[in-house]
Amino acid sequence: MLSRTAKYAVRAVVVLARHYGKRPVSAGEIASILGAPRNYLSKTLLALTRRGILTSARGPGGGYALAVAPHAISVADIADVFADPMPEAARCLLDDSPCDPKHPCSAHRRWTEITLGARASMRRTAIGNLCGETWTTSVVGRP
Amino acid sequence: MLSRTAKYAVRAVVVLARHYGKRPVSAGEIASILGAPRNYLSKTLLALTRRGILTSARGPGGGYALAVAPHAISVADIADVFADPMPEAARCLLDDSPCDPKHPCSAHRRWTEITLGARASMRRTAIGNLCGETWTTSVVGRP
DNA sequence: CGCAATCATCATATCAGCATGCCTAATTCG
DNA sequence: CGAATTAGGCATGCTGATATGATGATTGCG
Repeated sequence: MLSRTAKYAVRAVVVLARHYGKRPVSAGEIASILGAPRNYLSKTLLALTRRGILTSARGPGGGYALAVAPHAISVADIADVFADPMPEAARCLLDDSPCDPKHPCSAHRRWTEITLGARASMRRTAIGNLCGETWTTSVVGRP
Repeated sequence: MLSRTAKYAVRAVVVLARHYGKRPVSAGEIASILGAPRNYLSKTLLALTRRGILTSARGPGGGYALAVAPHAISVADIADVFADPMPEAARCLLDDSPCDPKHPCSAHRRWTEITLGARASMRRTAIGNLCGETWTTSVVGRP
């Protein structure tokens, strides 16, 4: 469903979402929280930064932080960063080459329903919905 | 979504569905139709046979055939053969270890909705729906 | 300034899935 | 029976994802 790298990325963003508004969190801290290899995580954090999902700050007290609010980042946004350049939906189930829209393979309709359905679910799911806080409404008041 | 091996398996089963009721199809024929490596495909066909999805016959004129009708085999049935022993649904998004049902991780509900949704779609999709024939109703009459 | 913290980058090792080839056993046709 | 045909299984190399380690570049702070 998601590559291991993409999972690390989602988990890292969730950690940063929980620190949203506070000081940046260093790669080392995130790695130790997640139990993930530090330098490997560094690469994924770099990719997320380049995509504009995170911001980075060097030097003492530096680290990573969300570039936007937790509810404005979807799981699909993160998955896209580590996805194949050729989208899975284009490749069809019965043929590796992309289906010609005029003459799609006999599995095309069903298969795109499945893959695009999962993709749509990930697009509807925001990081704010995953971190156990009510980011979607108000940060302070929870009855 | 599906491993390459699982895709080969689905394609092979679709080929066999199109020959359903006729003579068995040899591994070599299937491999040449699919453009897949013969010996590698052989392993997947063997696995499908052991799982009871296919039947095999040796000797001249032998080969593989569906053990049941095309509409009785789902894509999920085939995917299961090559899936991890530990189901993807059990592992959660935020933690590799399975979530305790009493205290699931904060992403548990959303994530299981996504993964189980995709899985359910594959379970609802029969091979007969993928091979461009109207197996679901009648074999002979198509207006 | 000079040092320490931290991001950013490169180079390499490890591992699983994928692919290929060859060998053996079983089965069927002539 | 013997040759042809195919299933079943083993050994090996390839490739990309994953993981590890070392090094340079940038920034804040005393």
